[in-house]
Amino acid sequence: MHSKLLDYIRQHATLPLSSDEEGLIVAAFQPKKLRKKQYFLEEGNVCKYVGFIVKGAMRQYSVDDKGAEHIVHLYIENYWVSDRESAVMLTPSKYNIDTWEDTELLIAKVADMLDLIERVPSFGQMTRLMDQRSFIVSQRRLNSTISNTAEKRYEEFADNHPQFIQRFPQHLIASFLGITKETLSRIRKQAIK
Amino acid sequence: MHSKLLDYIRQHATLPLSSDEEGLIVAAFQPKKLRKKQYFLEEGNVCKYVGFIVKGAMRQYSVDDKGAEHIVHLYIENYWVSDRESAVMLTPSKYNIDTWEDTELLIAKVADMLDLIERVPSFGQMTRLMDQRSFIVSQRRLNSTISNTAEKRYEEFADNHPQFIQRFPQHLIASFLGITKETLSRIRKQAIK
DNA sequence: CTAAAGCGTTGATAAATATCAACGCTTTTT
DNA sequence: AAAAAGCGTTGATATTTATCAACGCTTTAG
Repeated sequence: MHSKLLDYIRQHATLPLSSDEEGLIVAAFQPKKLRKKQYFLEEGNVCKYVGFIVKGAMRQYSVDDKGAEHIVHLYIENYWVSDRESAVMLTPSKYNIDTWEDTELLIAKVADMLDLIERVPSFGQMTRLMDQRSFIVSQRRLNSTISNTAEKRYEEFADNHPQFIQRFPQHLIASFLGITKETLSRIRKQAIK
Repeated sequence: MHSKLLDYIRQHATLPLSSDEEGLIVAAFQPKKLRKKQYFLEEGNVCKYVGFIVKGAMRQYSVDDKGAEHIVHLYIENYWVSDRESAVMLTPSKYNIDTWEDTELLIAKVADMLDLIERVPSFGQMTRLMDQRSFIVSQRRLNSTISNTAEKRYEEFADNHPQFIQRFPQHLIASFLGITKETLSRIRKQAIK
């Protein structure tokens, strides 16, 4: 069960991983299964866990004054899931995170993660890389959002993330892109011609 | 000249900073002055330097097919400036970074930064915190962009970043928010009433 | 000192996108 | 098996935002 996580760490660090270190990691991460639609984190709570998705699909979203959901993240296998803002700042989360499919996770307490970062150099390396990548991805998305039309944003997204298109329904993709489901439907209709 | 940087590091790390370590940091960072409108990084080049702004104001922007500029970042004193995507991935940058005012920087080679991260624990701590914060800020901005109207985005921005409003002209703020300068002008007119 | 460029504003119009309502089809629940 | 909920689509319309053009005012450059 933990082997997927250990593989992932090895692939994202240059430093080696001793078997002692592997033990520390395995000890910190517990398997957790969530059925479709179950919450990993609810708005208002402080995010105390970080999860690594072994199998499944999840989403992170905010709910505005009118009750409309806005998808801020979609996650599938090999993604790290948490509300970083809440976990780092120890503030109540503005987001909900739940499962879109039955999902198998490996979860660790945020505090234990910090411990591993100090104790296991390759783990620290991996998380640093993750932090940087998250920022880069977020920047690209932001740049795309302020620079492009809805149509271009969808095309870019579909090109770069075909897995998500297959896995999540259109209305979630639309919300992720910051447009309505009707607009996305029309964009797709255009694209075919 | 370097004291502002050393202070900054101390404030953003829990670990102490020995005088040996201070020496390493000072050695890695060279002062650099840029006159208004000079480039720190030009599109197409790999970002080889990271800068810490001691005094001044800068911007990072992309230029689309039609020659329109889209501001992705505004920077002032105590901000770190670089194209992270280019620096981390070692790919040609899609952005320009230039000065909006005469600016004093402390710059270090990306490679030397990586060295410091390994050698000086508190420096590593500080950069990790910066990475996390950058991501959080980027996430907030993204969430605001997909959830709110232009008007709310401007209000939020003006509330949270009054320094930027004072320091940069409206058309740059507009571009930063992903709207045209005319629209921002009209939003501001409404707001007064 | 004068010309040019930069900046913010306004008006008229066009384009993009949202909203509201309704419909068929499929999947899930009872 | 029937009812309900979820999903994508379409049409009519409203709203938001962009575009284009012009103008005064200020700052910068020659």
